[in-house]
Order: sequence, then structure tokens, then C-alpha cells
Amino acid sequence: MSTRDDLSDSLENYLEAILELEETQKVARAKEIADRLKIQRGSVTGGLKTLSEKGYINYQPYSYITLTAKGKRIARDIAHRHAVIKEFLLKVLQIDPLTAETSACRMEHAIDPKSIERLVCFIEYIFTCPRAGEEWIQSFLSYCAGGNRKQADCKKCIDSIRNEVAQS
Amino acid sequence: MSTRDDLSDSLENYLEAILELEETQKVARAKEIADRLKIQRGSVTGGLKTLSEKGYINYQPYSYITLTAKGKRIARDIAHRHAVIKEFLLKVLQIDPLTAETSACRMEHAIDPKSIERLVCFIEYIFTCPRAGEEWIQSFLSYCAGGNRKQADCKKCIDSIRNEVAQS
DNA sequence: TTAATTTGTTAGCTACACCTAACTTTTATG
DNA sequence: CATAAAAGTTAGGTGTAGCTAACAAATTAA
Repeated sequence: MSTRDDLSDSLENYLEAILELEETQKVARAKEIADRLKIQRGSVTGGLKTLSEKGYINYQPYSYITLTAKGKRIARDIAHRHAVIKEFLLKVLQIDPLTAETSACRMEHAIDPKSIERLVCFIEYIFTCPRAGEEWIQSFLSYCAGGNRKQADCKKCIDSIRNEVAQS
Repeated sequence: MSTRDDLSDSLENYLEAILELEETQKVARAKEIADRLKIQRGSVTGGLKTLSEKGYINYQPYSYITLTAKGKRIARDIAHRHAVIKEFLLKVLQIDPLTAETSACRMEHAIDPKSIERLVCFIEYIFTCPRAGEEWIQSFLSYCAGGNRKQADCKKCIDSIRNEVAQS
């Protein structure tokens, strides 16, 4: 069945790491998983057994590790959640890359599927709709920085996008 | 010092529950905390001891529980994170209330302070800037639903806000 | 004011997720 | 090919966060 919550945050992290390793090195090895997750080699073994029992990975002691079809599906979903949240933090909220990465790493386990789907759409919408877009985000940043904007600015701002749209 | 991570997600939940109870009933009792967090009475005692040792709550066996100044400060921060994330999910992404509540409950422990600050600002910006606002969100929803909009619609859309701004 | 109910605590248990240290298997090298 | 190094596993330990069941204190009602 592979419902979302027969996996702890920790096991989700293992799957995510294994996917990345598969993609870059064809195959995952326990030591690399340990390195990526910043835990000890000995800690990994147990997690691998659990993932194997649950049918997410192909695992034989002393051998390399690969994802099963089910494991790959879930791992991609997790990686997707990570990427979407990070993109939102980076491109919309304009959070610095390090913080965005750290928060995405934690939030990816907490967000529900519908919200991720909407977030994808929302990011796309922002950078598609002429009323939003890059300079709208820039304007958001200066709003953040304290500058409450005047009504007059809004008129000019709207005229400027009106012209842009008219030209295209 | 009360840095953010001498508290586990679980202890943060206790603090949040205690704050709510203080606000509605003046005082928190172990049973109500258990009920709110959907755990057993016996499980609460340990958490209360830890919070007390760390200086977040005033706790004496068999008596009611209150937040210390430090505890209240942290609890309010957690509640704030919760509220902001929920508001974003509800008002911006238009997620249903139940899902928004559940996700906010989990995400509140994962997000960093800067992102929360930015998110507050972003929500405010959306409902302040004439280029965004309520109907822009509505338009986002139909974009989500699959309707890719035409260039012509964008022109009309921009003209309509232009007139609105001109009138006000 | 005594008895019943509710609330709170304790003790002992499980499961998870990590740790270290010792050991085994695999691999790479001289 | 023998052996040193690297990688993987095992065993035993820690801390957290729950659980249940038995008991104790406090509150409520008869």
C-alpha cells in the first residue's frame, strides 16, 4: 500500500538520500548514506533493514542498496516536496539558500499532499501572471524592509504592467 | 537562554497547549493537556517535569500549571508560527480548514524564524497590494483547476484593477 | 463526613533513533 | 596472495515519547 505514514521522518530521509545516491552513483552504499545524513555508519544498518522489510529498498548485508519501484515512487515524492518548499522559500520569500535548504529538509516531512500541489501551482502562477512576477516579488521585498507604499506608486506600478502586457 | 532547540516538537506542543488552556481557563491541568494532545494522562507528567526543569512552566505535583515568563514567550512564538502557517494555507493556498490545521500543527516545528517573518509579510503584502488581493487569489484557484489564461484576459484583468485604483 | 469519582503520579514496558566500540567482510595495495 | 584499509554489521547503551495498569491525592456528591 505504501501509505505516507508507515515511514518516519528518519526513514523518509534515508529514502531521499538513497535516491540521490542512486542518481549520482548508480547505487547507494551505507557509508554514503551515513555521510549525507550526518549520522554514524552503525546507525544506518537498522534503518536499512526496516526499509527492506517494508519493501522500499533491495538490501542484502554487505552489498549495495537500490530502491524498489515502490521505494523510488516514495523517494521521488519526498524529493519533490523538498524541492517545492525550497523553491518557495528561495524564489518567493527570498530566504537565503542555506536557511531555505535547512527548513525545506524539515518541512518536507510535515506538509500534506494537497498543500504541496497547491504550492507548485502557486509558484507557477506567480511567475506566469503579469500582475505578479519577478518585479512584484522585488516590490514585496521592499515592502518587507519597511517601506509601506503610497497609493500613487500603485497607479504607476499598474500602468507599467499594463504597458508591458499591451506590447507583448 | 531559551534557544529554540532545547525543546523537542513534543515539548513545544505541550507549551502551546498550556498557553491555550491558560488563555481559556486561566490555568492548565494535566488532564486537559492530555486531551488536547490526544495522549494519555500518564504520558503528560514526564513532559511537565522536563518543562519545569528547563524553566518554562511552574509545576508542583497535584497542582495546576502556569507558564513562566520565558515559557509564555516561547509558547506565544509557537502559537504565532502555527497561526501564520495556517493563515497562509487557508487564505492563500485555499486549503480546507481541517487539513490546514493538521499541517500547520506539524509545520510549526519545522519552519525557521526568518521564513515565518517573511510569510507574515507576504500574506500582508498579498492583501494590500492592488496587483494581488482577493480576486487575484480567486484567479489563482481557477488557474490551479486547470484553466490556463489567455493574454487577452490579462489585459482586461489589469485594466480592471487600474480602474479600481484610479477610483479610490 | 464519608464514599465515589475524577485527576494526577508512578512504575514498568515498547518502540524509535541515534551513539560507541568491537568485530566481520570486502576491497584495494604492496 | 597476503595483509592493511575501508566499509558494514552487531551488541549494548542513551534519551525521548509514548503506552498501560496500579495506586494516591483531590474533588464532588450523597
